Amino acid sequence: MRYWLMKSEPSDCSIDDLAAMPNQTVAWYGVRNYQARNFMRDMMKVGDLAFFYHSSCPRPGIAGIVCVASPPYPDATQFDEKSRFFDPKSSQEEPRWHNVDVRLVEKTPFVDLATLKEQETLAGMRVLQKANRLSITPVDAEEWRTITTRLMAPKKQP
DNA sequence: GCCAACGTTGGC
DNA sequence: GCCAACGTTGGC
Repeated sequence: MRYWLMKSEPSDCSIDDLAAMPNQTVAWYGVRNYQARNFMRDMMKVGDLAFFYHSSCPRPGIAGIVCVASPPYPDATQFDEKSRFFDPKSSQEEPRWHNVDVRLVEKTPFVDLATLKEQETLAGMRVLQKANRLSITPVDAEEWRTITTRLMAPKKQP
């Protein structure tokens, strides 16, 4: 199984929004980047775990853990003319974009971006690289362990 | 709101 | 197939 980090703008879907969803599950629609799509379409397996990351917000960082809850399937919004994710170049016969469903595993103590950057062992994380814009990135087992065991231990909030 | 970095597009 | 222009991302 693999580990991932998936970005979401909390104004769009926050960890609390996810917690309020039926089955605490949401379709990860709207990805329009081929690399990120390929991760979902070709690499993700049901049961993979991912950090749920809040981006483009006052306090970016990891807000929880989710799991991959479905195989990949065509992203419905690419066919919807009213959606901001509508893609006129896609077709039902040959859908261009795919997504998986994601289910909340747990809301964790918040690990903000500044804290992630402080960890020497995390210096190689994709999401910490300069100008990284990929909304889905692989996380290796060592990085996962560092974050979950060292940074997510309950502690007082700053 | 700024800006750097990057992906995509489209003319040639 | 190159590459300039453009749009988007995302931290600050």
